[in-house]
Amino acid sequence: MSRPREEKYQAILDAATEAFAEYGFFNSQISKIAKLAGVADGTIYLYFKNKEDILISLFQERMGQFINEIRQETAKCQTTQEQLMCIIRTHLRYMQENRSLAMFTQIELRQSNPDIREAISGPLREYFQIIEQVLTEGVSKGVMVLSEVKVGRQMFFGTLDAMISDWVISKKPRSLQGMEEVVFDLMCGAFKIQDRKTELLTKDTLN
Amino acid sequence: MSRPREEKYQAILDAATEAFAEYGFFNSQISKIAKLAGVADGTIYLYFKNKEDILISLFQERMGQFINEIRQETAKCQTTQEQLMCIIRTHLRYMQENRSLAMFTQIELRQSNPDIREAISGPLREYFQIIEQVLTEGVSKGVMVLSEVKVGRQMFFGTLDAMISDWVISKKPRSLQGMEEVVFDLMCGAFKIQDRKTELLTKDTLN
Amino acid sequence: MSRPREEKYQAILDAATEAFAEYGFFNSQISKIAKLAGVADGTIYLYFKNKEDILISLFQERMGQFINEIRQETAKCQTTQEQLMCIIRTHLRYMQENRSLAMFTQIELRQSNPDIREAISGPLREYFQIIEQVLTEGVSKGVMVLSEVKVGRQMFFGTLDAMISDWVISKKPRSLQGMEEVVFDLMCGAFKIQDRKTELLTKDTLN
Amino acid sequence: MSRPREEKYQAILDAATEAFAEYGFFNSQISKIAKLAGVADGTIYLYFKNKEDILISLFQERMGQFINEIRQETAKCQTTQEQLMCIIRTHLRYMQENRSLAMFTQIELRQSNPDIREAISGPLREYFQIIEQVLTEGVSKGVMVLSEVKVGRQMFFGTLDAMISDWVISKKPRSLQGMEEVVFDLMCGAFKIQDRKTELLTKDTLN
DNA sequence: TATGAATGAGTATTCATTCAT
DNA sequence: AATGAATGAATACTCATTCAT
Repeated sequence: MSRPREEKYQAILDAATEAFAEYGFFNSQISKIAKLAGVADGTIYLYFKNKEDILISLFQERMGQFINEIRQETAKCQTTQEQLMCIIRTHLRYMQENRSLAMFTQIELRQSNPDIREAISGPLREYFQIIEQVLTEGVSKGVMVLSEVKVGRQMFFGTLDAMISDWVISKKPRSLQGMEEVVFDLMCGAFKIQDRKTELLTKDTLN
Repeated sequence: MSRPREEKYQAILDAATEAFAEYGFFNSQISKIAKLAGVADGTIYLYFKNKEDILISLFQERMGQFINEIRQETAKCQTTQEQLMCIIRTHLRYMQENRSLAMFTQIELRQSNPDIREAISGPLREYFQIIEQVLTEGVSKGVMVLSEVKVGRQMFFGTLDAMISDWVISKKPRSLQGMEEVVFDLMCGAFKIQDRKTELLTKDTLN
Repeated sequence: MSRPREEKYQAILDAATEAFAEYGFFNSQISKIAKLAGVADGTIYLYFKNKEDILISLFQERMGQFINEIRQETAKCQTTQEQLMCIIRTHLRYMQENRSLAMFTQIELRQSNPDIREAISGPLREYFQIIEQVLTEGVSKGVMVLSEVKVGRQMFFGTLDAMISDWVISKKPRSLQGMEEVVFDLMCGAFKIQDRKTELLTKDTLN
Repeated sequence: MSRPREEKYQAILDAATEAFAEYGFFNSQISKIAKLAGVADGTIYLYFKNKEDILISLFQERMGQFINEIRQETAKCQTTQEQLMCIIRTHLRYMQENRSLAMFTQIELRQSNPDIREAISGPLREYFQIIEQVLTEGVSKGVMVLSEVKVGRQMFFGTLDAMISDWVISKKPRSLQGMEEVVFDLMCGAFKIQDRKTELLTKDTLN
């Protein structure tokens, strides 16, 4: 946990993120990661148990950071609408800012090695729980309608995931900026949320 | 192209589907696939150029079959609502019936090897186009509202994909049966489609 | 030994000659030879025990033919000079006319598999004996001088072999025609043979 | 380029020389060479690009050494006679001292793989040029007679090559010692060189 | 006889991991 | 702590040979 120790640890994780994103886990040799990180091959084994451990550590660290950010941002929000919009914004922004992580998530998330899958699913489930909590609250507050919270979360997450997937795969990625509103509107419709414009419209109509 | 030739070709593809789904592409040795298919290692190379060729052939064949089924089913449908419901049903059913393919799709879809990704993206794009076409038609018929067709497709596909993803990853997969209605309702809300129940409800309210 | 049997046997040997000469023994697959011969892979095993057997049969057959020709031609000759010239002519001509055999001899003669080497050395030794016999006779007839017959044969054969070697290796082989006289003169000098011109010259001088 | 690095490089080349000479290139497995060299299979690939690279490096290194020795020895000689005798001695001695190289040269020189052949022909051509230069000088100095230098070189080299070939193939190789004089005399006769004994004899006869 | 699909033993090469320095 | 040379297990692919038809 000394300063230089921490620095090298991060350098290796950074190198691994880049390599995994570019070539995938199996095509990223330890020697390639070591060279990218500016350390010797053997040094990696002073910080990580084995190659798999890099992948797991990487995902837990980076995904943990992402979840923290999501938590911090949503904590600032009052309404369910604001919270959903906040998650949409943070998800899309964070993945765009960390293209390597996004690619890596898209690619290795589905990695089939059981050990890896297990290690990865932890942070992901945590994220799912945050989303489901927001949805559950929204329902109990009467702000929205949703018969199956799990399906709601699947739609919410699946939509963002598909967007990032498209963005990652496309060779010349146009920015996803401006799409937040569109997604938000779709979600509001799906969850029968009366967002502000709708509310005003409804009030007008009633009067 | 003789009968037994075709049979062995399929046996190898079946074995590969199973192996790739269970262990992933890189962890599925040719010898493992050969044993599963009940043929000798060398026999595989009478039917496929190399290991990668199995993956590509597999995806194109199976995904093509899936797309054909989607096409056939949606062709029978009249309204946009029916078409959407039809895709939802077929997607969930087909993937459940072909658990291996579902796992494989989830896992290898994001494969990083450029050649593989290219070969895989073809059939997938085809599927995307079918969805987008249904959505575009729905909009032009005035049945639904959608400002960005692409985002609509991302939501539609992403939702189904996330559902299958959950189902695949969960160790004891509960059936997705019964969820079609839930998804359909969410989509109707998102796209502001007046489905029949809603219509009736609306009419009642109006009266 | 039926007619068609013999035809196929020869077709395979011809195909093998071509293949071995072009690609070498190890790089000439049975399937390649079979295709060149216009037969099925399995058919080859009706005529030859295994791949090695093709090589051995090939060399014995072709080399035997060559030796027969050498024998027939030298039998027509009276003097040692004529016999040497005859061997030179036949060796160079035969190898030029059978470029494949020449290449093959050059390449595979030195093949290291002991079995093959043994099988090959037989016909070669036979050729060596013919040469050595001519030399021995020449010496005993007083026509030539040679302290070590074996070295004489090595020189005689080695020279012709090196010529063929150069001719085979060179991409655009100029004909060896006209070189027979040059070689013959060198040999006469080495063996202190008074060839006709020299004899005449000597007689003239003496008179 | 450190000492141990160089040592291992040489150990592998030595092992390869031995293996190639004994079993030929194709029958010498990397694992066999590694075992002979006392290193692990993978270690070989730290020093050589691939199996073919070993063969090429080997020939260039060993043949280069041989040519250097030839050059150094002939440089010490004054007369054409001395130079020819020197090449004969060095050729026979070097090949006898490096039986493996001799076998290897005999065998792989005629290798059919174009890459290998190309790499091998370089050093060999160099040797040919040295011989041809000596012959050309001898002719221009009036010491010897030779209408076609190339054929002269073919005879000179071919003779030595055939001697080594016999020596290599024979199971119980008698020494070639003492044969140098015999060869030299044959060459003198072929090239009409007046060597000392001949000179004296001629003078006596004339007087 | 002839076929050619099927076999499976054999091998060059890679790369995660170790360990002497 | 750091290095990187060395290791050797693992694996895709080839091809001589067989055998049911």
